[in-house]
Amino acid sequence: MTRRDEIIKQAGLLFSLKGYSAVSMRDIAKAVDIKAASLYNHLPSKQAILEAIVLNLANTFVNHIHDVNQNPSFSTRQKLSEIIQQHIDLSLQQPESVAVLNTEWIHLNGEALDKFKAKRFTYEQELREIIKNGIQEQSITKRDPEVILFSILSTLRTLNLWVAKRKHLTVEDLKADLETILLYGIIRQNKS
Amino acid sequence: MTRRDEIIKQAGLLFSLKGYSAVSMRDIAKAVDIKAASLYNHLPSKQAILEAIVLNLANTFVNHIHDVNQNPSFSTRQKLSEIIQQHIDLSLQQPESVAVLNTEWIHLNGEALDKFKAKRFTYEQELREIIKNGIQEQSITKRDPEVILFSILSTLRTLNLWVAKRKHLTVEDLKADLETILLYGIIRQNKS
DNA sequence: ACACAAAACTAACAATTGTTAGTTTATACA
DNA sequence: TGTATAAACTAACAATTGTTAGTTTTGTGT
Repeated sequence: MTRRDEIIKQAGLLFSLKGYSAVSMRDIAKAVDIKAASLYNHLPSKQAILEAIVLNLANTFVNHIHDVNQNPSFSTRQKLSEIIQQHIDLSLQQPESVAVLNTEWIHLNGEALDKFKAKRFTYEQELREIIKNGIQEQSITKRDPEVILFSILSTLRTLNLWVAKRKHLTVEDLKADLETILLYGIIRQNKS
Repeated sequence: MTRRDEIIKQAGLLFSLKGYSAVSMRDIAKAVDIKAASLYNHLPSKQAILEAIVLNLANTFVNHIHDVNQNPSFSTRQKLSEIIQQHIDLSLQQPESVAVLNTEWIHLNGEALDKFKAKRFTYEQELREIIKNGIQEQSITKRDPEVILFSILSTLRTLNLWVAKRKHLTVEDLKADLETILLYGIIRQNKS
């Protein structure tokens, strides 16, 4: 891991804990045990650090959902399963980056902000397509696609806030439960 | 509405748009068309503004779920329905405050931070109880209560991010769809 | 008209901010 | 060994931060 990567990683951790604006370049420097001015040997600005974190992860998400959606061997149900898996994995592997992606993107400016918004829109569009296809082929209930989209996406996007605490469950069990809850709901009908 | 209330309201709007740390007292002052120093005739500090927003709304949520949970005439299903309704209502009526509650509470300090965390824990505990009761009486599927809890709560807590855009749906239809999706899932079984 | 309080103002403070300039140290290759 | 490059350093900058002190304006009741 290069020095630049280390700085970005530490900065991501700090951003996720205190928010972009509340973290100074001196804070970041202290975390990698150098002086603030030395950061500029590796990165052009504070903004560039945020951009690297946000756009990098956004690309990972978009590329994955695109591959999934494009794969003709996947059913709607399988596509959703793959997407859930991806969110669980990334939320466990890089919870700080996910946190930054979720809440600190507002502090992006200009071109980077535009890029982020485009990526986000693309991601939502891919998932929207999967949902609409599902409704059309009658594998998904005929409810408002936007409500379905954001309802599921809200849960997946904020997995990072609680998923690390679930140590009593294996990742497999977590995935199985989450999938059941998201796809089949929680109400048990025809009881007894 | 008192001057203090107006300041808090404008500050909440700014906090929700740019984050607590990125909003200066001069920004807030400009929003109510006075000078920064004049704010201190109405409020003791910037922190106090954040405290007012966060703790006030946290209390609203906790009081409501407590009343719901305590009401013996509600079934598990009805309790969940009431809670969903409350989240929709507040997300529509005061989306900025909900946003601040969700993401800016980290910037609270000392006693106020403790109070917030206690409120949040109480809220989760009330919902946890409803879910566990539901599982016991077999009206809720026997899945990990924590996964059920945070899965639903994630969606409800972030309603503010998208619910305002759904103008093609009445609030009633939105609620009906959201309830169906959260409680009964999206997968249509036994199709055709 | 007068007094009093509420609420605005100006001016300033010490601290912190992101960033730059210029310099020294460490590393790698000829 | 000498040289070039990378990466650290010190020092400083202009701007912005939350907040305070002291003063003036505004509005209300007598």
